[in-house]
Amino acid sequence: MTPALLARVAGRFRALAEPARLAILHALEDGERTVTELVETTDLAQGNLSKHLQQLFAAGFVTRRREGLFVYYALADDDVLALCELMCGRVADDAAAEHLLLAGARRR
Amino acid sequence: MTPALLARVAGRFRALAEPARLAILHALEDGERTVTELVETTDLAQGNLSKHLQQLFAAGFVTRRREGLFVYYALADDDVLALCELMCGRVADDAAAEHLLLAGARRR
DNA sequence: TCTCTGTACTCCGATACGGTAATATTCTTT
DNA sequence: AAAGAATATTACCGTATCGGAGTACAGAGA
Repeated sequence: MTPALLARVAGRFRALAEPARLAILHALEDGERTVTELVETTDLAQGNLSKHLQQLFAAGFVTRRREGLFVYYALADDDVLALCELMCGRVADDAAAEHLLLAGARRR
Repeated sequence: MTPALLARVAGRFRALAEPARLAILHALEDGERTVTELVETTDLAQGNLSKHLQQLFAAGFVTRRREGLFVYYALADDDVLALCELMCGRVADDAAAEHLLLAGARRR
């Protein structure tokens, strides 16, 4: 476990540590999309969205394909989804637990 | 995919987006450790380490157990390791690819 | 070539985060 | 009760990062 490796792994996690970027990945789940399409589905400003796409691309989570004026972005592989699902599972569990707690607190 | 959920997931990823915290998790791989032990194995200052531990605890990645003066931290479950392994796999692949590229470049 | 559309980049202000140093808290021991 | 050890917390500083606005670049068509 060299420091360089840790930094690389941390950098990859950092690329996923942003709601906007997770929303982008989610929007790409069922196929490639152009930047314009993503602007609509994610409600991000174009410039902002583009920056996030660069980061996802740099981290290797998405691929790019130019076709005329448009650029199509797509998920690079299934690992991203696997990571997100693992994380979502934990979050969902916690949310359920919290609801129980809240319900219990309300009952008192 | 509500914004609140995205934020929670992003927050969890953010907890792993730091070399220092990954080093801590790595140090916990083969069993619980006290803060003092972690100070030695991770080379982090005590106050700094404690802050990172709080974040990992808040994110649910580690558990705490007090025993006298000492506090023992441990991995909360296997999901953390699964996440890290997934991420490390990608990084390792990329590193290998880079080495090939470098080797190729050197050869020319 | 000029123009228009889609995408990327740059600059800026605000905010968040990591590291350090100092201090506070908690528990044990005498 | 006092002192000492282990851990947590706070204040502060420097830096990174996000979002917005404007601008630059790339490709298509007249």
